Amino acid sequence: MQKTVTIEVPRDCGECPIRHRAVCARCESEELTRLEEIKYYRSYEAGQTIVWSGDRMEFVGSVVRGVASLTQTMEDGRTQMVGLLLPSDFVGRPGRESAAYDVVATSDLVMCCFRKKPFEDMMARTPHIAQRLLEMTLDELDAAREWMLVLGRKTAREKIASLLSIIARRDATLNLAGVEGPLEFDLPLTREAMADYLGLTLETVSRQVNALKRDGVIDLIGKRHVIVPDFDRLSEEAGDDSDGGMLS
Amino acid sequence: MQKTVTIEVPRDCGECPIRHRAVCARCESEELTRLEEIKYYRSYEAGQTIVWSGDRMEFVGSVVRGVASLTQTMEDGRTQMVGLLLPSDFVGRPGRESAAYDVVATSDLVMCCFRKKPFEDMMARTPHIAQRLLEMTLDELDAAREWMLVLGRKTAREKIASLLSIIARRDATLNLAGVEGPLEFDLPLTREAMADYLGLTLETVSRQVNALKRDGVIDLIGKRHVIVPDFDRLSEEAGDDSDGGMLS
DNA sequence: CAGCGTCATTGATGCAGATCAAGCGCGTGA
DNA sequence: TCACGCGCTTGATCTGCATCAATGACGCTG
Repeated sequence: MQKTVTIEVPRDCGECPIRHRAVCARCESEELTRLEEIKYYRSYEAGQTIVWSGDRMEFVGSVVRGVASLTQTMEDGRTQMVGLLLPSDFVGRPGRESAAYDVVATSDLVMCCFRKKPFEDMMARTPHIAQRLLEMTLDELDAAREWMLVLGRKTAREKIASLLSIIARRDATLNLAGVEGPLEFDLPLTREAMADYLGLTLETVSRQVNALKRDGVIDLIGKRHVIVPDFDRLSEEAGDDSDGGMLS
Repeated sequence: MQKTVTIEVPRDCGECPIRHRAVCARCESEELTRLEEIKYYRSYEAGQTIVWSGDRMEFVGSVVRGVASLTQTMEDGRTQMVGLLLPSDFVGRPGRESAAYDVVATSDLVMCCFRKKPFEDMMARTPHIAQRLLEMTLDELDAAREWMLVLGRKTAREKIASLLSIIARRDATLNLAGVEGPLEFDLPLTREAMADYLGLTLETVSRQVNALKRDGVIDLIGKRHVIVPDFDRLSEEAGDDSDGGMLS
């Protein structure tokens, strides 16, 4: 059912995020080598479902290029995106049999994978990998909870601003640029995907995006390329604590 | 500012949930003993804030009796509860400096605590504790994401039913009773706390709770004691997959 | 370059839940 | 015993977003 292709990538490519985020900091080279041995790459087309909720998930990995999303769907078709996976984000649940939600390629996607069993074995042998994963999972938990505030209490306009702000921030850190001057990025999501993430309809998303443009909070080139002239202004619209300075 | 009292509890009381959930399964008695050494108890009154978002959090622990909640607040006062901590739930973030949200005692509360540093040391020495914590954190992440669906896509009535269903389920497993016949429990939350959890106003909560009562989905004794005559009916109202049987 | 599919915009209308405003029941303390 | 506060209910009204319905803009393919 599922069309996947293993593609060619240099073995020790600097891109592989697992290497950076999960093990690199404290790993002895011996362990790193073992990880390299069980590593492989997969690519997916936009729209493809990578894993269905409830299915056996036989690998863990992380996003190299593109965007994936975690979504939950009710019987009647209402869907809610519960996670947005950008490059360097980790996917999978060591110690779990099956996926708890659908994993969908939102754009064309390349993932760096490890078969689950060998990865778990390695975890058992290498305690600090479990600790690193715990930290990453705590980060995800924080993100999920921040998103609960967005979903539960923010207005449509604030929701849009929050989403743009998050993507802009992620993009800025990826580009290693100091956050100065206007920020630019391509929206990796359709209006519908944005709506699913924000608990809105696509019509409302469209209206509010254009309202933000009208009000000069953002500028749009085409439908997907966003320019943020003043990031603080955007944060303000998102209802975030802007809190420029620290206390005491 | 904070009024806390250390209370008397037998040292190796069977109640301590950390023992059950975090370590008991595979721990050698030696490690268990070390945990006992650094264990202590705290009690709080309903309404007390246990930790403020951003504060240093110098302990981890779990709920023994009562209910605590994790809440986030915007500058203008809008608040969203992002986690509900019932007895046996774990609080705290090993490896983290400060709390990411307010922790509030929603009812009178007893917690079993460990000072953070010794607990972390023990984690470092005892790999499977980190693995157990990872599992628990993944559970929390699943719960948070399920809640995102509730917040983003469910109607007020479905939200109420979802909350009741979760509490009923938790209560049932705590009482170790097979889930048969009518389920009964006390709501450990005010209408306002429910509203904060569900992203609603307290008026809407009140109306919908009474609507569920009118429709015979639940019965109320006083304002807090709930009787669920038919749990499947409640799940249906919550919009959950009821999916009585398994496939294949 | 016509025809189609996908993604996005825009307008008109309706409704679920917020907001505003009383009022009730019950425990508590003077 | 009364008054006060707190948690909750109930009603009237308002509004932000959903819903329904066209239409527009782009890219792809024949």
